[in-house]
Amino acid sequence: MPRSLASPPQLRPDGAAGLHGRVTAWYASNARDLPWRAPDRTPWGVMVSEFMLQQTPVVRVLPVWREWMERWPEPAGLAAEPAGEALRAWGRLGYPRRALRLHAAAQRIVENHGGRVPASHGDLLALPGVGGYTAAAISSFAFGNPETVVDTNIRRVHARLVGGSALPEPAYTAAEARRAAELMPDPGPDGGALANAWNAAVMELGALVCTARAPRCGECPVLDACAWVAAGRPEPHYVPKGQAWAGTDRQVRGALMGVLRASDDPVPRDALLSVPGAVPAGGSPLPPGGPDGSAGRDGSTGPDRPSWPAGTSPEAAPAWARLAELPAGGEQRRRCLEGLLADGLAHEGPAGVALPH
DNA sequence: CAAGCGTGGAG
DNA sequence: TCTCCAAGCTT
Repeated sequence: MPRSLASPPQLRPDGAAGLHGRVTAWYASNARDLPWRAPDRTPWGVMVSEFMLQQTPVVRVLPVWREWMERWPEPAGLAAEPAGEALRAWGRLGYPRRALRLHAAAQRIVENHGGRVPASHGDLLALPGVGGYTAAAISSFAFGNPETVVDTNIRRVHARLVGGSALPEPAYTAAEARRAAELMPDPGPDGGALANAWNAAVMELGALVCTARAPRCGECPVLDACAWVAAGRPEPHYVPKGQAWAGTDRQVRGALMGVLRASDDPVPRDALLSVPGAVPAGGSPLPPGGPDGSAGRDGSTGPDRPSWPAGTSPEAAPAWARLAELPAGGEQRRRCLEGLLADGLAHEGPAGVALPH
């Protein structure tokens, strides 16, 4: 019975209604001018943005999103392409399986929804790569449905504003979901317009003001109502566990994918697995004259430069250099390559490994 | 359900 | 430099 969490006394006597107007008003004059929020936005554009924004900052998404919209203005356009094209166009946004899932979702939309992004939470949730947040976000932002949207920004704002904590719990709780639902404006005769605005506004507040690291409380429109500030800004009661990176499979997988993205032709498996485990200090990723065609997998062309397969383009050299800095010839390389193949992020044919068809 | 999955800008 | 972490999803 987390009654205290569901109905916080901090909200009395105004109730949440007092917050709705202030936060949405703040949003009206402080929101970033993002293309997927523009009046001419499309449901597909919103959907693409939501996929790209899963764990990736806005500034890095913007240019890629524009390319995607220009190339694939409708789901059908993407659905007609090989999955590898989606992966290549994904560039370095990270978590490339999102591109794979977005591609699969586009195909599903063509097959089951007449090429139109579905509007209902349930239909959206059934699409690959669409979870609770993304389904609610698309339904709300693209179609104006009064869904309760809860992302990491909104969770943090709620935790501080009405929960009095520095950070939300490590895992999303049912009590949080209940509280988020109760904080939603009542869908009135406006058809949920205020609810829709509230979703976007709280999210933006979390992204711009009520940030994780150094919140800019001086700019907060509801500072006087903040339970966390009222409590004297207590420290988090737990230590967020960091994400390891160096030496992880993710690093190796990323480097392997980088090489595949940069290669027009299939890459011999052997090259992927055994490119030198270290780029000698001071060594240039590419010899001054560019690749000379001297393929090698042990750096035998010289101690001061890495090796890559014959025919490697200059554009692909940086990707090979990143891979070359990682341990080679070991179990990890092989395991990671197998993982990419198993995940459908890569495909192996007679000529070698490439992005999937 | 905790763990795994990419990347690079900011503090 | 090094750590943190950003509009999550899947298994």
